[in-house]
Amino acid sequence: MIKIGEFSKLAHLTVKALRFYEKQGILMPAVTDPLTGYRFYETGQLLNAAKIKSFRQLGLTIDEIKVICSGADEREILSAKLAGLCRERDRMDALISSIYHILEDKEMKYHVTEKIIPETLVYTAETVLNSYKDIMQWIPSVGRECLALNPGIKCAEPPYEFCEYLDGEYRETGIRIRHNEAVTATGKENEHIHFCTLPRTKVLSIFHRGPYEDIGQAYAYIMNYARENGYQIAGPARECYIDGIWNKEDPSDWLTEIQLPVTQ
Amino acid sequence: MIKIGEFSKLAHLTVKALRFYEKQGILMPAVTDPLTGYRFYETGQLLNAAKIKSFRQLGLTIDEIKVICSGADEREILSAKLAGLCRERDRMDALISSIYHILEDKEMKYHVTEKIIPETLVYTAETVLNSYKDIMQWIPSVGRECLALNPGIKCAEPPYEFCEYLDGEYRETGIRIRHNEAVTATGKENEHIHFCTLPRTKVLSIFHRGPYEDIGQAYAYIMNYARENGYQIAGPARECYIDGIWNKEDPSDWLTEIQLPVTQ
DNA sequence: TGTAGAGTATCCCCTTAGAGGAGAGTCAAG
DNA sequence: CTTGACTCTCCTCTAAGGGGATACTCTACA
Repeated sequence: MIKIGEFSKLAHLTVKALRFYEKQGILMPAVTDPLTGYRFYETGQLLNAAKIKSFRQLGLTIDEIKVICSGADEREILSAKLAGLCRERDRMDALISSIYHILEDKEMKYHVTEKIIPETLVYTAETVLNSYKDIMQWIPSVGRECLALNPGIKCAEPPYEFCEYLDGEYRETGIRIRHNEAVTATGKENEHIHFCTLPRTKVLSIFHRGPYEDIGQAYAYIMNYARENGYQIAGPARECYIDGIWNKEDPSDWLTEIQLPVTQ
Repeated sequence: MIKIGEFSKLAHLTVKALRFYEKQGILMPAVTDPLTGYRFYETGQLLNAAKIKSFRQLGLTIDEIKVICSGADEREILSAKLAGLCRERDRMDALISSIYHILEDKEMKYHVTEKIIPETLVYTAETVLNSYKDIMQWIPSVGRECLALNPGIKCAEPPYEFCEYLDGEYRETGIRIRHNEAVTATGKENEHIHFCTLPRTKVLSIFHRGPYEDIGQAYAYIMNYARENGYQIAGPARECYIDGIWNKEDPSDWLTEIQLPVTQ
């Protein structure tokens, strides 16, 4: 019969841990003196202590060890733990890749985040424009047309509105563009305007602040980021207009979010 | 000026998180109504919110983000984080390897733990024995000799005593063996008995319960475990006698720990 | 037999990054 | 004016013990 301090040295577990394991019911002292509360252990319990210690070092939680102690199949728990650890490791690899990529970049001007965009009902319209400058005239005209077609239609709150460039490459003219705006209910369609439900999507997001002429850097950055960190691009980027000429005079205050749909 | 709920939707951060970030001083509302306590944000703050969100997704802690917000070198923090994550990943790989190895084993009778044995002062003696059965006579005789040479010498508390088999391979006779016992102070030496300080060592430990004739299984297990999980063996195994004929009659109650010094 | 020092007991607070909920106040629409 | 949606603050909870305060117990020594 040995006291807790000596047992802690033999088992290489702290006294705190031993008391905690007793409270959790996974390692009870052989005897507890009812008068003094002193705990007494036997050398044979070192076997059990080592088992618990080994499970802890393998990353099992106390609850998992409890389950094992209560007679469950160790193999099953360990298999589950193994699968969990593999997922953790993969996630960690992804983080390492991301940080590594960021450190390669000189300026660290952009900050990529992952977001989940839930399923969204939108009205949508496509056109071909001769110049980027025409976009900011075209978008309101689409909105007016939709409103004329569907008086009383309501946009989602907060607004979610974006354009997609449908050409495979950059071009100065003949730009194929699609506009989407989230609404609360579907409505009538015409040859321009259609309603559809965008599925839930994972996107990479970055914000661009400043005039539109600089936005190419942001596109380059996020495309490169996705490529180098193992994302599969799952659709055209969404350009979301947050602040612009309609509410900020100074172009250097304009704010645009680029969302790049990805899988994985 | 937008209220917290709407800002939370735009930034894809929960209201709880936004309030928490304010308390931590890393994302303050543009305005707080002194009467109602309502927080108001501006769209421009989405940029900062995205920065924080991206850092969180990279695994930075709030404290690290605080440091960055207070003007420290991002690059330095990220480099440190990267190094930390790489260490984490390596540790995780080791865990995965260990669990994988354990699952290969049918019985799961043994549980390996890592331990750090601190620097230890011991007296030590070597001999060659004709049979394993002679060990339990020889050890006490060494103890008596040391005590005769150094009356009043004290063993460490709790006791730490072990044998090392110095032959490269298993043999039935002519067994070269060394015995070590931890003591509190150094003393006189003779041709058999020497004092030395064992350096701090990391060991793999397993317990063997039962008679000594079965202990070979335990050796086989721990050697195999070390080999398959990337440990470098750093010396002969230490066989520590915990329970044996001196305090337990039934050989199936005998308890022996095997400690295998390893690096890394 | 008294005492000092070491060991042990219980109890409380602390750690992360928010989540969940209670109870009360605020805002906007009908 | 009411009602429902939003927001506020404050409290507790998480995993696995660590650190510390205070009180009790044990052992050795004078």
